[in-house]
Amino acid sequence: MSTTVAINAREETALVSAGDTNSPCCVPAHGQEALEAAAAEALAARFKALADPNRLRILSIVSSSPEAETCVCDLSEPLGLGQPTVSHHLKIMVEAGLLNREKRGVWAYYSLVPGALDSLAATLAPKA
Amino acid sequence: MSTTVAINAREETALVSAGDTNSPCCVPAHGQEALEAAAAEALAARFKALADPNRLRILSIVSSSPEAETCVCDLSEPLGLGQPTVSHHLKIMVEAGLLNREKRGVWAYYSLVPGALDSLAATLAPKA
DNA sequence: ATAATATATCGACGAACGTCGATATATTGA
DNA sequence: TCAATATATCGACGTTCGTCGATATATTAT
Repeated sequence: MSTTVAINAREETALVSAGDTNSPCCVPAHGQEALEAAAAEALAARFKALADPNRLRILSIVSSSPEAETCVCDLSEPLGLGQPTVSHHLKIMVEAGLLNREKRGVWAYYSLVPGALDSLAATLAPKA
Repeated sequence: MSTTVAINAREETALVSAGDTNSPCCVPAHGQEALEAAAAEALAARFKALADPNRLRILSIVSSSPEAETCVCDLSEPLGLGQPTVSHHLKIMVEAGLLNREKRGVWAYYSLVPGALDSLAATLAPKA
């Protein structure tokens, strides 16, 4: 059964298979469906969280901070963005499962969800 | 000089460093700038190409095809998209450096650019 | 030359996105 | 209790995106 395109990395569907399949041109091998629509939607949602330069910079800053956590006040200035905008980006990444949010006192500290980026990377390069 | 956030994987900037840095909260260590704006823009552009469910399905189909190449006619039907839309998605991924386009006769064959996905994956998980 | 076919490009339209200023909520200190 | 501060949420805006139908381009066969 190696004709299925799904290869699991942390119980999620991989983008590329190790793959050999057989189908002549213009006679698509219907029945395996490649990446399921629902799985594609879920994966795309996570990549969408990475598809903005400011969010990538936020991830970079958060990951390189002392305790690998950052409060909003540290982000607004270096990014040149307003505080509401930064909060908005953070929320998107929390909802995408990339960042954790911990509120201590008046501050909100954000940190990388361990393994989140790795699991996304595994989706792109199943073996490496 | 391990304070720089940049770690190169295939001559491009990684998202997360192996990183330790020193900066007390709310006293951002300006001067290292985390991910440069330009680099972030470039990286985001590539993730943007992955941030659509139909494009992910196209990648999946292309990568699991006989010779790992596919013509447009094979994509339109299984995706349930019009031909112009498929062409549009393919163009985006070619411009993002993810797909190759080779025209043979009337057909256009698309294939994965070797290493493109891996290099993107390396950006997310520098070591693994 | 003409017809048929595969693909690309164009123009339009609605939906989603990034950003902002204004405001609401919550916590701390006087 | 009241003021100050950090963050979240809201509403609005211009821009970008995904999709489509119509059309243009190119290649092959008649």
